[in-house]
Amino acid sequence: MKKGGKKMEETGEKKQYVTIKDIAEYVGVSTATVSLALSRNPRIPDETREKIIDAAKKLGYRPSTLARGLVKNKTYTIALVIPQIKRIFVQAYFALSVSGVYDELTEHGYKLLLEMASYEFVRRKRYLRLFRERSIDGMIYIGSTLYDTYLKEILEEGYPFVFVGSYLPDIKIPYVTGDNFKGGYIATKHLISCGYKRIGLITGSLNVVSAVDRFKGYKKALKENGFGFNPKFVEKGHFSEEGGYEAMKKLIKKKVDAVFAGNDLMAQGAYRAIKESGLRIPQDIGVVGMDDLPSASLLDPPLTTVKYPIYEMGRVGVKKLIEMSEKGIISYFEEVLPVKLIFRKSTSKVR
Amino acid sequence: MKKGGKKMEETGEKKQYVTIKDIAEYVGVSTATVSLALSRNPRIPDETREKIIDAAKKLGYRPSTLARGLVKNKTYTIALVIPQIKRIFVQAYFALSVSGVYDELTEHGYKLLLEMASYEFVRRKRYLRLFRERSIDGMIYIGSTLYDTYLKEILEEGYPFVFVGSYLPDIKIPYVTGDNFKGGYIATKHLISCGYKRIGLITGSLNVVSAVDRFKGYKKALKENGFGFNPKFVEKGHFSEEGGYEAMKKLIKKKVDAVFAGNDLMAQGAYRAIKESGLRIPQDIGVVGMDDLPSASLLDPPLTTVKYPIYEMGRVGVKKLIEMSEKGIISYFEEVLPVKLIFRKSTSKVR
DNA sequence: TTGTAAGCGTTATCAA
DNA sequence: TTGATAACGCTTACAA
Repeated sequence: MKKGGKKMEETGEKKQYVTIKDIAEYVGVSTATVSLALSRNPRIPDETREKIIDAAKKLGYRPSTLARGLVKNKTYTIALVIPQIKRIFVQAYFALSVSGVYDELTEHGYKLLLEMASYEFVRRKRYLRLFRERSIDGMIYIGSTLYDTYLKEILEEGYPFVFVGSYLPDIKIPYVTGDNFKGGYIATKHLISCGYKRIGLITGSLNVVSAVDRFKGYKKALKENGFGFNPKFVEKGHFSEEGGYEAMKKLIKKKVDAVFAGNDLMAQGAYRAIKESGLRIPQDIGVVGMDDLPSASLLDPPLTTVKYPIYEMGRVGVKKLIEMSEKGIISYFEEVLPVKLIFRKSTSKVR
Repeated sequence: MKKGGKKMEETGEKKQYVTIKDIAEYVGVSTATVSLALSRNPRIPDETREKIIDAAKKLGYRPSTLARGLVKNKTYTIALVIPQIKRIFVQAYFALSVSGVYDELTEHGYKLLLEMASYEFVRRKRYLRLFRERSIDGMIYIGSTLYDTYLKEILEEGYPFVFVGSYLPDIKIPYVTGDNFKGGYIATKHLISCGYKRIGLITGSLNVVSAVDRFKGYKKALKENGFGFNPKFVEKGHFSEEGGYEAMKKLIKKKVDAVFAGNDLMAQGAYRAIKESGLRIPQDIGVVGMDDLPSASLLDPPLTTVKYPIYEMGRVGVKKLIEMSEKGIISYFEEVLPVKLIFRKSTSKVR
């Protein structure tokens, strides 16, 4: 078949979309000119450009992301991987991270592919497949556990990847988190400075690194202030309301007069246990949470907690990821965002 | 430049991916044969097919979704639109729907693009853009309100679209929901048959159709059983725990002896109000919720509620959507999944 | 200033 | 049974 000229124009019965070719014909220029004009290339004079842009608008042209992606070898979509959502206790936490990720992506013109870290996801190596099939430009993983070491494969193959809200000790995968250690530290120190003496800890599952670091901060604050660390004062709450409740019941028996709950949800459970025992917050037992979820200020009494920058982490993670992807260089970094104490009514000076 | 032969083989410094061309060269066949063999076309003899598949494996071949999408004019991804997640009170509800959608999509080999129905989403008509730019094959919208009528544009342009968990009265957009009317009906009837006499309703915001239908079911059950409908016994709870709490406080003043809460979260809020007033569930006040979230059975006492098929709706919606997309025919349907009463401890025979 | 044509990685239509 | 090659819709190097 000859090039140029008109080829099979009569068979175009059900052309589906407006393409640059249509615009080119309409305006009477070549597709190259259209492409250049549409991407605001300065070598196309204003007049031509305007004409082309007008035509594009009039015809309702929208570029094919597929075609563009094919030539540019970019998809402008990144995958967000979250733990299996059905099993997630702390949904508010994830809702907030997802928002941060989504907002930042959208501002950069990127799309968000959602993935769950299911058994199949791991076993079938979907985390690699998505890259290899050129479905994504990068990946964000929220809320990994210490077992997720297989993820290092992604960086080994040279794909952009960053953790948000967690990291893997000893494995150099870039991450952005909040300062968990400092959070545990200032929460505990606050309780100490209020005058509480027997300070318990309700910790999340210790297979997630943020819980471990919050724990460490708690310990450090105790030791630094001449309090011995008493392992009996530590109970696991598994990040859930129910877990916090059960843990607090045990701590009450051990006569703690204050507790640092590893997240707001467990603090809420602790509230329930404390109230059921007829004790008062903060007079009999002081409570500090962590995260500062929207619900924290609605509790009765409003919860003193450590603001953890969940939303911000998502944004920063995406910014860094896009940078990596667009520069084409995979670099390691550790970004630790600050936390701060939000003083409300669940703690107060005592004695 | 001549066709065939070797073209610029020496410039291939940084070839990024293995393509069918690589396989073709490796095996010594044409790319056409490779493509056919890989798609298990029967006209390629077993032996050749095996050789090609082995080579593909050895070379680590993965097809480019971009290239495939371009020729097939399909992306194998669908967009899931949810209300702005930060503002969502009922996160467990959405977590469950998203799971259903994700699981079904994954089983069909589809990917999930997450979108938030933000102001920008609407204003910039992202819901159309995604189709026009060929980023998606179809769209699912979860939790729409009665104001979302602009969405009919999507079907008008001939793109596959379905609502999950809601619908627009008078607008023919296909949907799958649970039976909200029946849910309200059996919940109320259950309270009546327990012997409760003054049955209140805590309703969600009436700009979402599921709340309206649950309300209607409540009314119908009352009337059918010789109870007058008393508008004073209806309070708005806005779907949230806090809203349920406030609404219940008002209803207690009005001396209701039972309440149907339009969802489990508001029921939980009602619990709080009831307990604070020193009343007992179910002896003084019977409570029925709706949804049957995982938390419902954990409440004290375990909540009698109506199971709403949230997860299943997501799956069915996707199944229907993919069908539409693959058959290429846009059809209207109304799929209403059954609900059922889950009898637990927050209701019992009285008097 | 604009046009031609190669190329991105597939699928699919012919012919051989 | 297999191979050329057009086509998908775009970008871009090179020519004109």
